[in-house]
Amino acid sequence: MEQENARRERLIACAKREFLEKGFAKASLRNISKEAGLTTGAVYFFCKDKNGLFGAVVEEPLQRIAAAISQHFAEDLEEDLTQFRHTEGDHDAFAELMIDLLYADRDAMMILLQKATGSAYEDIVDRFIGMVEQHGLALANHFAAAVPGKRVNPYMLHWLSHVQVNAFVHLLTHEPDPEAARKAIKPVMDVLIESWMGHILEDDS
Amino acid sequence: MEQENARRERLIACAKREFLEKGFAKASLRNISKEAGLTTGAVYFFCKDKNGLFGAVVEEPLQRIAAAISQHFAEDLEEDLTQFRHTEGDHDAFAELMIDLLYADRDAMMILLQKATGSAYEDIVDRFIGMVEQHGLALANHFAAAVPGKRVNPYMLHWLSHVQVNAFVHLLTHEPDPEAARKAIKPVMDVLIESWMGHILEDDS
Amino acid sequence: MEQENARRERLIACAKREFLEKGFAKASLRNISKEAGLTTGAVYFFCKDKNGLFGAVVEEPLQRIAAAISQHFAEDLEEDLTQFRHTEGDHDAFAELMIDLLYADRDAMMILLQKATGSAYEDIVDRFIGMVEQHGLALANHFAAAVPGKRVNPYMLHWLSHVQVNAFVHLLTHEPDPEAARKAIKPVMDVLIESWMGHILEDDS
Amino acid sequence: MEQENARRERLIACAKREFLEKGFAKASLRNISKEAGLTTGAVYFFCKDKNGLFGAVVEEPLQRIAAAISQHFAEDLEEDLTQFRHTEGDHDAFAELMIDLLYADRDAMMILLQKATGSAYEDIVDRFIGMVEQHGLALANHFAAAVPGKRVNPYMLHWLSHVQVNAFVHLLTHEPDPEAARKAIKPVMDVLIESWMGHILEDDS
DNA sequence: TATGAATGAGTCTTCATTCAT
DNA sequence: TATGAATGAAGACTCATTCAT
Repeated sequence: MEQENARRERLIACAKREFLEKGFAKASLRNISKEAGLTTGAVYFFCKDKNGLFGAVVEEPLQRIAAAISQHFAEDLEEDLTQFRHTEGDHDAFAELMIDLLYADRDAMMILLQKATGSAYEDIVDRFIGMVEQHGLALANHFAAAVPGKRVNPYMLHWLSHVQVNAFVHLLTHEPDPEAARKAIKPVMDVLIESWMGHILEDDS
Repeated sequence: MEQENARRERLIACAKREFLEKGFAKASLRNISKEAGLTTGAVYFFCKDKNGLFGAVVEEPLQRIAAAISQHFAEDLEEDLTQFRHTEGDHDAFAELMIDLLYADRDAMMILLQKATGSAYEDIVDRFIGMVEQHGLALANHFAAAVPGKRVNPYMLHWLSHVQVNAFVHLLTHEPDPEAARKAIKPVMDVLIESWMGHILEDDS
Repeated sequence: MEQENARRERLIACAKREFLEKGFAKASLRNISKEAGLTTGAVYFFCKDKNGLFGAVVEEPLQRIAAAISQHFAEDLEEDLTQFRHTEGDHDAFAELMIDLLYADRDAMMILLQKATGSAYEDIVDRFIGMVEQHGLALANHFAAAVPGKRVNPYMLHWLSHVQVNAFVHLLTHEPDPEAARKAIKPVMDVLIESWMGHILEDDS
Repeated sequence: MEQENARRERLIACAKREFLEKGFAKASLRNISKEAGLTTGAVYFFCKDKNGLFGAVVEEPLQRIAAAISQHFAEDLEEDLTQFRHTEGDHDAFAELMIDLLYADRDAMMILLQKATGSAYEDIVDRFIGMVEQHGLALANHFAAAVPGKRVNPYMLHWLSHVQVNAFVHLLTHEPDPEAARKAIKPVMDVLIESWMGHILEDDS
């Protein structure tokens, strides 16, 4: 007799492998269940459907990281708007937290961020970018108010938000070792901050 | 009787629409041929197969842009290694050239860069990044040789190449108007150059 | 701890809803048990199988109505064959009895008469028609014996039996209110009797 | 080499057999194509989908009969409203026309009228009833206007329309021989007309 | 008494591709 | 030069049913 849930976990583990290898759209439920030693129907006992199976792989790590981001943005905004000064350390600490969360289940994260095309999560990166952009806009407006003759450059806000989010995706994808990732992220953060401080505003036409 | 090639061109035009809308993987040859008023078999007469049809849509613009990049890199390297001085104008001129080429057939370019998953071109962006990285490495080595106590940071080289290429993809995708694109690219280039100059090297061990 | 039978009754109530909505064939045991807060297996504990569950919903009202019909036919035949005279009131009283029985559990009746396709009861309407036809034949033979130059028209017997039974099915389906049904059935009965009396016999060829 | 269209026709013939035997919902495309010596995919070359295949079986006979009904109703209304007199012969002629059309492709008709549950045609009988009811209402209103103290009984209109349509369905189903059907329909029509004339009106409140 | 995990055969449908004509 | 008929394998998904516990 098997351990409780052993089969379910085997199924999800196999799903993870298949999604990682082929992406959501090309992954085959037939394959996944066969690998797990189950029938196709079993998938539908454990999950609602293909999307549900995908969710079973990525939902939990996603929740953790989304919560961390929300919280950080809330705190960051409060601090920043009152003191208008964030220390470098803040960003580094946040970056390390992100890396911890991303690498806690690296496969799931890579699936979520890179292999979700066709699934209900296919726009997850854009949603993150949206969050970053919204937060960045608040910051940038505050910033602009203090610098006469300047205003927010909306395209740069857009693009830099995009670059920020993808900086983490790129790191996750290209650096398997979390230690190395923690090292590599530092100069990346420097670039991100410098670029933002230096170019988020443009001359008032 | 129809013009020679008239059918072929209609087929390719319809393929472009379908690929743009659904991406390579989800595009249906049935749909495409029906739209073009032809039969499925016709695709296999005019092109080799689905990938061949995709190629017929993107190959020519791709060649033009690849050639431009190669040439630019060749010239840039020569200049740079001899004079160690590139004027700002150089980069802006190149960026404008890129934009002209990208927007000359924007749909095809978007297909190539964003809708190629599943096709023989699915790693085209990575191939561009590879070219940029290789060129960047030559430059960076030269640079490092002139700055004692510093060496090339390989991860930054990687990532910055990635960011450079994707800066153009992002612009192409988010800015439909080529005039606006030409304006928007300037501060982007500034960020790219500053970041590269400021962070491509790291402290020697 | 639940009341004995409480679960069983909840299960049957949910089955009734599902059968009414989707019919036997398209009803899903999964749905039904989920609605009832039970597992699929429970169905097989309480009932034999899908057909058994269907039976649990319809069997009792069916028995009541079948018994009433049998009894009525037995009495009717006896009276008729001896007296050759039934008063109009007889038919009306029977029709009202039918309506009472049909509307006593209207949902179950509608399921039985209209949603049984695929189940063991799918020919229930035909079985009723058979009973009516058999009874009608006895009556008609008796009638024919008294009218020289005439004989029973078998097709009319067939069809009128069909119409009689379906008159009740139609009423049940189209008139939710039992009071209104009791009113509406009167002219229907008149048509039925007139048609039968006027056309059940044909000229002896 | 096969005759042109031979395969298509074989497919449709097999579909007809399967639909007649099992009804739309339970018919299996696998079975049908296997019987026809084709693959499942072939169905989708010839037709859009399962409903399309069903349509290929029933659409043409349906069109013919629907057209005949429309035309008859148009003519009948015109005559009737001006002369208020339809001769018996009219109805018999129409009934015979109906029988000719119904028996011209009896299997297709039976499928359409009795085996369409689950298909796009599942309410075809109700649509016919609706047409008859609408036409009957015009007639009955005209009738009521000429008879003081009477008004149309809407439930009887409803039910008699239902009976009229199903009289043909019943005949089609129970009488395989068209000659016999032509004979059997006469007293049925008499019943229908008598019942309508005698009971379509009720006492004014 | 009732569960819940699992089956396995089935459903319709889609698709790129082929090839005789 | 181009067609159009047909393939065959795969796709996701549903379902009534079973059985050890």
